[in-house]
Amino acid sequence: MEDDGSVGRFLVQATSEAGFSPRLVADGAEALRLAQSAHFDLILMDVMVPTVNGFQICRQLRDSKIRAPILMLTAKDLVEDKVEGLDSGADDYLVKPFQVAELLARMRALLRRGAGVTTLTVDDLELDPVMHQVSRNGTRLELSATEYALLEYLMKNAGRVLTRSMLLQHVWRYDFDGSDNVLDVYISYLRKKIDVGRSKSLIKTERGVGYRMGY
Amino acid sequence: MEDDGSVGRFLVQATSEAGFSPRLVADGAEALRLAQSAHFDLILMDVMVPTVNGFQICRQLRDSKIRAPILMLTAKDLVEDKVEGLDSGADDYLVKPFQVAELLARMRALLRRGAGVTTLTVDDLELDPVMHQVSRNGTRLELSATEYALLEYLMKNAGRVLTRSMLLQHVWRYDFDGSDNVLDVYISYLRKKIDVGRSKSLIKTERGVGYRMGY
DNA sequence: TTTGAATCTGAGAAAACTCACAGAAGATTC
DNA sequence: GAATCTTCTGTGAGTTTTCTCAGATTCAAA
Repeated sequence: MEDDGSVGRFLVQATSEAGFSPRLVADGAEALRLAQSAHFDLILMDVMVPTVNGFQICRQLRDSKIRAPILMLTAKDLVEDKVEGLDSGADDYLVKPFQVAELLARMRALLRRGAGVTTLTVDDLELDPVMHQVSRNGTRLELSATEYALLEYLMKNAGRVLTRSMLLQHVWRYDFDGSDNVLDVYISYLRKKIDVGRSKSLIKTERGVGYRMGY
Repeated sequence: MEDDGSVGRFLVQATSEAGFSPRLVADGAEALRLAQSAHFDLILMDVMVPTVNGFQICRQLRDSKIRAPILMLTAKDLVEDKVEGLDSGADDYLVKPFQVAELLARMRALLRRGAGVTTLTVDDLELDPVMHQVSRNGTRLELSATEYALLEYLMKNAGRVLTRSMLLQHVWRYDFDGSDNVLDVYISYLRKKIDVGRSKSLIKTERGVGYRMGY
């Protein structure tokens, strides 16, 4: 684990209390040395580390065959940063300031899965499976459990047509009997929540087939 | 797809509901014949098929250059069977009894994996089975569900003549009675949409036989 | 060239599909 | 135990899709 000054010490305390055994290092060079000398389950790294660029350290870690999931912390919320972060080998990305609870949840998710980007994005809609939260342009949307499950499935398959029976089976585990309009109702609920002020719905109807998210 | 009796019919129903268009055949010989006469995305095969050994049929399919992923179903859980199954050219292996959800997941995984070429192209016409989209020179065409199903089948078998009964069975699942005009109507619908500004239709009529896409 | 069968296509009826709304039933919270 | 939220069902309107029918056209064989 590496970070600067007070934030670093704060994180050491927070993660310790959550049951982790963190090691704090001062800069990228030290991080590399430590990571090569011992196994770590997870690497938490601030992009704004002293001396070197965080993305470079990330690449160097990957180049030296260190496969532990890397969670990047950054103050920036720029798309290009996100892209560069992920391209350089990071597994997830967290923008400061953040809630400790979210940090811990993401750490656990990374440890559980080993890897993978945690948030799904379509247009200005963002879904965070770990936190079970959906936001549009930063403002949170309140969804019920079923609405959330449906949206998550749609977003995981953004651009792809999901048939009515696929959706029913996945979200409701139904014996599909073809006369069910629960799905229609929930699509309508979702649209009411995610499409306010949009000219076209993010959820497109493919008549006779099913629905498609985006595109 | 091939299997015996009730299990076969059950699988036909389950996969239909999940959005597939299954064809059930009685034995290995019929499977071979059908697979050679038209393209299939995936072959589901019970090792315990009538008459011949399932592994043999698998080899014959591969020998006759059929590359569709093969998913083998078997009652046995023996390692040597698994090895023989995979050696004979199967791509995956599922032991009975199994959950339908798992079967569908494995089918989707095989389709995803084998999807080296995701889009079908004939002339300037492009069809993307995953996205369920058809475009001509980049502009999208709006097709109804039946129109799409028909076009997809034609494009998957581009250059091959598809008989009227094959088309009717695949798209409509009809008891073909020889007097049916629905096919003609839909061919006409398709031509209207995909042939605008073309001197010759992409869909050729093979009088007395059926239709052929391109070439 | 004629003839009969096959194919094409326009029109319209029937069926299917989607959506919106209202409200019942069930779960949860206070 | 009342109020609220969530889930699901039922209904009907509006629209699209599907299919049938019938007449026109094309094709190939005689």
